[in-house]
Amino acid sequence: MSVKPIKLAKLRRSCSTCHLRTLCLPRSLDRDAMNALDALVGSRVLRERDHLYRRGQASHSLYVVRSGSVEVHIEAPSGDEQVIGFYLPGDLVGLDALADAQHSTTCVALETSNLCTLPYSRLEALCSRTPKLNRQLDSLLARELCSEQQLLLSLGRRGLEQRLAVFLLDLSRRWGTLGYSSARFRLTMTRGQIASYLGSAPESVSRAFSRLREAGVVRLQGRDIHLLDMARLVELSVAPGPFRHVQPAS
Amino acid sequence: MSVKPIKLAKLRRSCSTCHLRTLCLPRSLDRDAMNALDALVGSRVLRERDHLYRRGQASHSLYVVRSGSVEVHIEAPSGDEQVIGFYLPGDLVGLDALADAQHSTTCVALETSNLCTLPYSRLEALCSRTPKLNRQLDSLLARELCSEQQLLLSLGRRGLEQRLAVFLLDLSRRWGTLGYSSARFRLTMTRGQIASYLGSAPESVSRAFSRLREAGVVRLQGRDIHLLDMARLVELSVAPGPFRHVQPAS
DNA sequence: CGTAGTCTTGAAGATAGTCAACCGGGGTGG
DNA sequence: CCACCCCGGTTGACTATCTTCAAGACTACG
Repeated sequence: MSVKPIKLAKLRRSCSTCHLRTLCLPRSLDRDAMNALDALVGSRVLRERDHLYRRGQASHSLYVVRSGSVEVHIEAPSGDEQVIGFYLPGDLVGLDALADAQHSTTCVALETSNLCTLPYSRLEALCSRTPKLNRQLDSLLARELCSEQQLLLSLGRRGLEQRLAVFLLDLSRRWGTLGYSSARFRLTMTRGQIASYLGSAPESVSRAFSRLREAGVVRLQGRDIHLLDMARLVELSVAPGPFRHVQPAS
Repeated sequence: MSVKPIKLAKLRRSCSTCHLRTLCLPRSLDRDAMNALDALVGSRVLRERDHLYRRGQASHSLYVVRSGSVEVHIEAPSGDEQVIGFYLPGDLVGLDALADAQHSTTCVALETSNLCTLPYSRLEALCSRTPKLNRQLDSLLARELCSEQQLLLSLGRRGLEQRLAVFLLDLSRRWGTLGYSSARFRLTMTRGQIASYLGSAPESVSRAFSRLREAGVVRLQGRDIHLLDMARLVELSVAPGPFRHVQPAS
């Protein structure tokens, strides 16, 4: 909110001059470590629908979204797909391959996007020399775990409107962190992708959006969204879902 | 399956003599590293419904389930709970606190359980001296991430019966890995907890069980379950869920 | 043997999935 | 340059599934 919007034109291959540096991996790294990181960072550009990696592919790098946005999904043997996350500038992608050097997910660009690449082998080497970076990585892994848990399981059940509210508030917060408006932004994904992410059908998502619009909670035209009534959104997002499952304290 | 059942009586505080050692953290560690690990492992016993840790609590340790089973859930501000995982012997618990040294989840014993405790501070110190252990930890973190993704999002949608099939097959595989029967085991959690985990209501889970029983897929008495028709279960678990969301290759 | 918590089953109502039609915009090719 | 087409989005109608409320059975435990 008080952060200045990040000017994409000024993003560079060098971490030390990158406007994302306070939000990205090098956060809290000292000068030396950052320079070492710089030395191994590569760059990659994707157009809409280009794949960053596919399920089953051997993994060579971690990635950081520098501009644009990407979608990560898993593919069932039966062929259908399930979106498990949307990633914005500053987000780390590709952690799933840390387990066995092979991607279990597929990553696709939602729009033209720039990414930093961090080759595993060199990153690992640097990590063992730089405990702080190592801990930073662990921390990010754990954070990813938590956010998966929080979101995808807060999204776990309740009505679709409530899940949609959680989803919108999450995006809002993240755009805000990046210095953009948290009240007004563009959804870079289709209704179908949102539906998949929320475990629903495109038509249902469309209907849920319409209800929010009619209730004056959001303003919508196409993929541009304006959050008009944050309070109501928050209220929806924390709405006491049906599932009690309480157990008395010990 | 060909692995011998683990005799709980023979589990010890020493990793090198623990029957879980090939499945647990020390897997693939050499003798020296394992001894070092031994030196920092503590022990803890929980009775049914005892809390291992609670949301918001400062975190001091990672934990490994040695015997028994525990449940991890998140608590919404509104007070309702959502189960996000069940953990069996050999499973690592408490990774969520790696992000900011504070638990974002709550962990409760489902039955009398023994756990190993690994104090962060000493574990970290050992990690920086033992890159292999460090990578092992990272790998486990990533694996946790993957399984969360795979399960909770394969569980993402489709009918409740199909989600239940995925759940049962997951438990079956895990008990099998531990050397127990993968066809016959005891559900250590209530229907309500299963329901919460699957994003449903206890009654619906009960009904889904009944349908599986009537179809001859499982035999049930109370919490003891017998998987009679694995093929059918697998079929259910991979059933082509409704959600297409296909996008043409680039 | 009684009680409390868990599990099952029934019936009614709500939510969301499915099928289908239609609209609108952007890109393509004539 | 314009018309057409394709894809994404919206809306409607119908139906299946799941949630909810309620009652009763079973089990474990005191």
